[in-house]
Amino acid sequence: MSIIFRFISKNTSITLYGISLAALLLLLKWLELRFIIINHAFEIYAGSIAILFTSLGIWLALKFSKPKTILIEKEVYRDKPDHFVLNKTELYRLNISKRELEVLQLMASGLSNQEIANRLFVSLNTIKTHSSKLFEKLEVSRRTQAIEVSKRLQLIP
Amino acid sequence: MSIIFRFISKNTSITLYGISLAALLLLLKWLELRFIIINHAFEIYAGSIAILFTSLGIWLALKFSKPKTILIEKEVYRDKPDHFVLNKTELYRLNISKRELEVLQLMASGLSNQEIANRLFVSLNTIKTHSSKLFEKLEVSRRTQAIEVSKRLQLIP
DNA sequence: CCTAAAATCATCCTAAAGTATGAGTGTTTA
DNA sequence: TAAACACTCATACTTTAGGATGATTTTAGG
Repeated sequence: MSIIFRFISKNTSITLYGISLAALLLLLKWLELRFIIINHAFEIYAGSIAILFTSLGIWLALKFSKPKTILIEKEVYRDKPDHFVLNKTELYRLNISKRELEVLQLMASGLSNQEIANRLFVSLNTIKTHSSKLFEKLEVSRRTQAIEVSKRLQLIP
Repeated sequence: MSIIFRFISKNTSITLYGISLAALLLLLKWLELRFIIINHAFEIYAGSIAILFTSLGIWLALKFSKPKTILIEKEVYRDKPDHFVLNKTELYRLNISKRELEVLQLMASGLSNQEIANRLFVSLNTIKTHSSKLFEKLEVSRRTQAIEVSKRLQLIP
């Protein structure tokens, strides 16, 4: 007995459909009787069936039609990984040397020429020469401009 | 005449439905005749109607029902666009004025004090005063340091 | 090995940046 | 309304940056 119940609860649609059919058959039999009595209720009968089965069709279609799936792309922004990659192409194009790049980096970190000189164990004049050549190559005339430009060209972070 | 054609072409569904109904009525009349001759074709008749109108219902439902939709959200990972947002907290904490921030921005873009002065229609001395106070607040002593620090604090892009 | 580029350093000079101090003028606020 | 603050400007001075030029020493590449 429990098997039947389980079947019903698992297949509600099929069960309902079955019950509907059974009810319809009863209705048919009943209408058959009525037919004998009221002979010209024929059109009413046909119409009833039409309405009923149209409804059934609609119900079936709505019940078992495949749902359309719509894919929505949700943008999840990921923090841009700020690992710096040096633009070697630009570096080569501008013909900037290793030492010059080194000076440029220290410059951008806010050091004065004297501080850079101390850091690299060279004289102040050397740093001046480096920075002068650097400015020529970057086509600027001040260290702040050099920093701005070289950051844009990804020569420094 | 062309009006009718236009109506048909514009309302294909309705027209088809109308034609279907007309055809059905003809069928009914024909079956009515057959009914007199073959008395027990009745069940076949009812069944036919049932099948036909079930189909009709299904067709109607599929045609006119709102499509069932299932929304599937897909997460698309994308690099965060690097639009700059000013760190107002730091700005307030360091007590940096509007004008000072303005000068800082122009400084970072590589302009000289004189150029900043021209840009803001004030004297060179005014810019010097602004930058001096700025350096105090940022606890630096050079414009390159000021740029470096303020970029880190997100006071400038 | 030889040369061109890179790196080093110097000197002289000018320009720009930065410090210190004082002061006038608005605007805001307790 | 007076104090506080932001903005302005000036003068005087020091420090740093930058330009021009020339020279020496490494270093890397043909």
